[in-house]
Amino acid sequence: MTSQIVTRFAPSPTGYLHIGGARTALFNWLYARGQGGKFLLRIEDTDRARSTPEATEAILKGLTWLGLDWDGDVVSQFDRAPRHAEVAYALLSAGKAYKCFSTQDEIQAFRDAAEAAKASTLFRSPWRDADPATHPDAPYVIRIKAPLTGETVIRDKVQGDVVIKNAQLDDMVMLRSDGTPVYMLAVVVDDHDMGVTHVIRGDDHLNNAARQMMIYEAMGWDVPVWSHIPLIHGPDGKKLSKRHGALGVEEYQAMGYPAAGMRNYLTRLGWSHGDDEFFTDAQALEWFNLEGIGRAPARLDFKKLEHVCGQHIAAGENAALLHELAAFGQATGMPAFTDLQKNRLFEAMPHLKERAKTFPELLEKAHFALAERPIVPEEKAAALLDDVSRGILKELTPQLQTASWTRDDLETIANRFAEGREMKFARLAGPLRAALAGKTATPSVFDMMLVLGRDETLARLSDATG
RNA sequence: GGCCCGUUCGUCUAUCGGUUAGGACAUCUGGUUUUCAACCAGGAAAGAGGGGUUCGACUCCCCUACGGGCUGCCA
Repeated sequence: MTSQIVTRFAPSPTGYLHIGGARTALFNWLYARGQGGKFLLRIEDTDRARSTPEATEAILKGLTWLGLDWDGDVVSQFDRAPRHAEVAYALLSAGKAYKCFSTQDEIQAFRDAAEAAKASTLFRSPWRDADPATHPDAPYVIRIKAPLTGETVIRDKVQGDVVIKNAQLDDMVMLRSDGTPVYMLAVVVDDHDMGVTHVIRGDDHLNNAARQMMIYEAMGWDVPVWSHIPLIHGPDGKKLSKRHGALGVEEYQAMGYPAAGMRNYLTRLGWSHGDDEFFTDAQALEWFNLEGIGRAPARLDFKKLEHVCGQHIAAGENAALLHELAAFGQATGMPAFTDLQKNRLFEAMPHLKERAKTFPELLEKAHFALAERPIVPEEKAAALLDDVSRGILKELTPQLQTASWTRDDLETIANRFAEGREMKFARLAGPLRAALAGKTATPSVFDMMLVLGRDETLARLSDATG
């Protein structure tokens, strides 16, 4: 049987899920789901001092919002420490690792001296081939016996074959003197035990792959297929930092970008399928592959993100958009929609969704459907409701009272009214819009009237004209 | 310092030795318009620099520059 593809996302819970991590998770998810495989989640919480449950929570929430669901239970790396130690000792008894009694001070002194002498700072432990009989009764770390000669080839699907000379690999520590595993050991053991077949992660781990391969080889385990993807940079090309864009995904959620748009944008950032820019999840799943991943770091472009999001909102299904909008409102602390608001929103959605790129914009355009009488016009709208304009609306009102309230009829009435007074339709539409919505950016006045209904429309006009 | 990775319009990218180097966002011009958004037509805009290889290089090789990463008893 052909083995199933298994990918994983393995964040450290030391902070929020930032955009780069989100994209890494997305690529793993896309690849696994697209190939009918599994997408696992492991929290790398072995650094007890920096790991927090709040961060884990934030990461899980971020992934959930993005729609990236994982298979099985979330694995805690810390919980698996005994198994990691077991592997280290297995390697020790197999003669592929050794106890090193050099103290951190000694090593540091060596490195300082080496640096001063401009020599290699690679530490060569004197204990590598020491006779166990000479071992002192002191704390020790367990180091792997790295190959001294030859080279290690990282067969990377994104970076190609990367050759590292073994001479520059040191006998890395696997188990600390307090018996806890270091990251290099833990990832390898966990990835192996979890059956991970494809590792897709940031290219800051590219060099580490060579070190990790030493463990795979020593244990006789299959090496996963590597894909080291470039990191995302900020709009200025520098590394992401809190100053620009390295926000947690929950902040993107708070800014009102729809998750589908985020997925599309993030997928296209650093990956391509010809010239395709806008695609659905189904298409992304079908098209996503490792070959399409680029090797250069990409920058975040909020303008394009917005554009893509706008397309997703426009293409969204009305009920689903309403649902998402409600969730957005809830996440940002807005009061829940009333039934009346929901009904109006649903009716208005076809007209709203074509004019918004984000949920705040959608809400802004939807104000007419949300607001209660009397409508308080904002400044620019109020300016359109001067005496003359109010007079015009007053004259129009009776004709509306007898309208059949279809779009055609309303349009005919309005146009005839404007023609009769030799005014441009815009002269009428402005005040009408201001009276109905209290805003200057809204859907068509006719669509608003249809959503509001005759009674509400006339009531708002009456409010405005006094 | 050593080693590793990267470099096509402002941005994301296509190209996998032979193209007037294409698309998208942004930008500019014109049009449409009921505000906003959108839409239509058009414009400007790119192979970091230098050497090779080749009949022919954005594409392959080398050097330089610039950017990034690793070099921990961090992850």
